[in-house]
Amino acid sequence: MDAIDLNLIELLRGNARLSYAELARQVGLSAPAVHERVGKLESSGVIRAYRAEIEPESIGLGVTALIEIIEESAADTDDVLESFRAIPEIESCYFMAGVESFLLKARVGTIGELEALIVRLNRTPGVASTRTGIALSTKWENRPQPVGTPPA
Amino acid sequence: MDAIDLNLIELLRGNARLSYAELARQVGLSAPAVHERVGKLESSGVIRAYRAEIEPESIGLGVTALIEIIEESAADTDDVLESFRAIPEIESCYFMAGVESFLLKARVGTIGELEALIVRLNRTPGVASTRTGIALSTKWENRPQPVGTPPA
DNA sequence: GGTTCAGGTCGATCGCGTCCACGGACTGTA
DNA sequence: TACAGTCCGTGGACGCGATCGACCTGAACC
Repeated sequence: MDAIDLNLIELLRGNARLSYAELARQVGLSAPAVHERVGKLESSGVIRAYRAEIEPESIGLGVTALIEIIEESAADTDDVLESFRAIPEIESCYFMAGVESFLLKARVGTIGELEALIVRLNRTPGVASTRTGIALSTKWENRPQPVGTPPA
Repeated sequence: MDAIDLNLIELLRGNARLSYAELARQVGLSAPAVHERVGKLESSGVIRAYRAEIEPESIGLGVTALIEIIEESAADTDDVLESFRAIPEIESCYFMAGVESFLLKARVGTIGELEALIVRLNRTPGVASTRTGIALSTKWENRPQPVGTPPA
């Protein structure tokens, strides 16, 4: 993981559909060299996926909510997690420090669907209570920050 | 925006580097037809970007925090927003319903950097107070959910 | 019925992806 | 210093994909 790798990562974060030839021009290597480097970044797990970023409203997901979960004291965290994983509306799931064990980001089409989701979460075994905040608008999301120094 | 467009969106959400030829095979059209459809999805803003998803730890961003912001009552929300936009560590920014005006997702390298970020946020004009939660682990993030029915 | 238009296919061309053989720098060993 | 092995790159070759233009088809509208 050297400066060229970081450069490639930054380029692909900005536009995942750049051709290897174009990447090669930008970093000053040949296309096969870039191909091999990117392949290694993928297989080592540094690059997890390439995703198109879609405007949620256009695919009928106009409501964004952030939901904090408080677990029952006796809950099995892994079981709760698996229940959450089965709910497709939950786009992100963070395990948090503090009273609330989880923070979920969910997207649904309507407030009615959000209500159904919250009911479902509250009924999930191991969940003691939930606290939901609705995002009125998403100012930005997953903005890539310039890559700094890799860890020692 | 018909079923084929939704199909293309779903495919590109799963792997943004699929070739047009491959997309064409999957949706049962010719490559030029797919090329034109995807081009229209891009220029109409449905597809916002193509991004490589990077494991944050590998680029030295091991600490994830979610920060709620309470604005001063006299604050100019747009000004506050612009201040936030200038801070690269803030990956996502949601404008929320409720007492806390904003929810920010930030990623930094160390707890020390997080401290510096929180201090900076608290000093930002228009910010009354902050409340920070630290993500001990990210279970998953930006998982694409199956596309449903587009809005009427 | 004729016109127009959107949106598709087909064919051709050019550049890219990808495989392979080769070469230089670096390292550890005698 | 000489040598061998390894890593990481380059250049060439070849088949496939991207992309353009010409043409086709069906639906909507006069």
